[in-house]
Amino acid sequence: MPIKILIADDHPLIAEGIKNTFDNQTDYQVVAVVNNGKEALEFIEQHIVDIALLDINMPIIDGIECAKKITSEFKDVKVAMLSMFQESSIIKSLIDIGVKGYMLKTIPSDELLLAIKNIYNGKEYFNADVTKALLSGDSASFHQYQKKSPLLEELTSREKEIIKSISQGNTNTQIGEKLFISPRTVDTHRTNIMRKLDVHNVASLIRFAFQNGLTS
Amino acid sequence: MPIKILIADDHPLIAEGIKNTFDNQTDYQVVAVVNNGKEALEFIEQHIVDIALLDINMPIIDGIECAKKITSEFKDVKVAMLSMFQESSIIKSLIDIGVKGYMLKTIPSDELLLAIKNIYNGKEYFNADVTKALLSGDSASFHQYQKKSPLLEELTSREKEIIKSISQGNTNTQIGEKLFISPRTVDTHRTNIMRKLDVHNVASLIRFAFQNGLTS
DNA sequence: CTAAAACTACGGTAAACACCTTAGTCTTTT
DNA sequence: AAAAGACTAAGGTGTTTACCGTAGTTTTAG
Repeated sequence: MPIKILIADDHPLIAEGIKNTFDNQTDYQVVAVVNNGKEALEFIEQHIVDIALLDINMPIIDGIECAKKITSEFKDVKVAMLSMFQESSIIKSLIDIGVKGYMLKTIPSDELLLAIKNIYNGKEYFNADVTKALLSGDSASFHQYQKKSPLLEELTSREKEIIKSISQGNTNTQIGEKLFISPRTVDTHRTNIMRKLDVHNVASLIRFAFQNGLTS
Repeated sequence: MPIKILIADDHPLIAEGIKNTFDNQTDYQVVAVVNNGKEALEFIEQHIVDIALLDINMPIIDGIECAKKITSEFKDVKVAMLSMFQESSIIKSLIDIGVKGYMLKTIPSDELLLAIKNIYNGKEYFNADVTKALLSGDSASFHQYQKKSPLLEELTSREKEIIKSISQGNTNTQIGEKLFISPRTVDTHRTNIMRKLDVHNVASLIRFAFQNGLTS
């Protein structure tokens, strides 16, 4: 009985590459390749899936949102995340959500196969570097993991709108003009966002935006 | 006689996916799959390649650097770039370098096949949205295309070091401490970087860094 | 051995950001 | 109806960034 895998990635080429890796094996069976979180959820509602392999950045419903829904509503499905980036600040919230794995797209095929098998068998797989960052040093990250994740204290839709606009290079004044609100209001939103994310300058803010798919 | 294709991408899964797309066709032949620009150049020196399909973000020698070398030293090889991002500011310099195509990794397989065939036959393929941005409106971008690209007036290694550190969330003072130079010097570098890239705030700077693989 | 480029540094000014507080309006939830 | 949350706005203050110019030292290239 092969492991039933769902792949969700909005990049057809990448999704195909992943699928190809599994197709050459007998123990794995890719039962679906979808392009976004919405399609993933729709498929899981109707079919049996052992492992959902989700890209973090996807349109319509992103990987994190999707993972949240899957782990709460379909407890038989184990979720693993795929990402372009090495970002330990995401991991904390992923662990809280109940995700069983996190791997970069730089992972070699054979390691991916092993990781999926381990996750299927009840283990977890997290990118080595990330694990290291969480467990040793890296100052803030481990500390944040112990208290409640700032990411879970989620951003409101208005705040997401603001952070998106900031990361497009707009100043508070420009954003205010675009959204027909006072630049002071934008500043207030900005402050709240930074408090929630625990970052202290624009650079880190944009960094967060990019690594969480909050860019256009 | 199939079209001989070299694929350069540091993500094995993605490279495999692309290769797979071509392997199912008779008119195309993937002659090499390499992980970085250096390996791509080494292969091209020794073998016949019609099309080099390069990822923009690669370690050791990145896609842009690699494209530059190929178009100047191996004029028989046509270069097409693959990118995760939709960034018209890169395109301008790519065109200047002599790249024949630019496509996002969201491209469907059949369109990729067609694009490669067209490029092989002397045409060009540029992502539709990018072309639109270049040709109509988008204020600055077309203007910049006419004068020399700011990206070509390249960043020095020290400047790359600085921009990397900025995008990690460090302030000028922090960077100064880390590199044992005055924060004023960091500011000077910063000013020079922004002039070269024609951006005017941290947000746009980080955006550039992320879209050009200048992050850690 | 020059000339060019890179790296270093500072003075000065205006704008933007970071952070704090308070507070009114509106909508949603209990 | 009251509480909670979201969105709006502003006062105030210190820091950082953005952009000018100038200029010395070191490294690299012709």
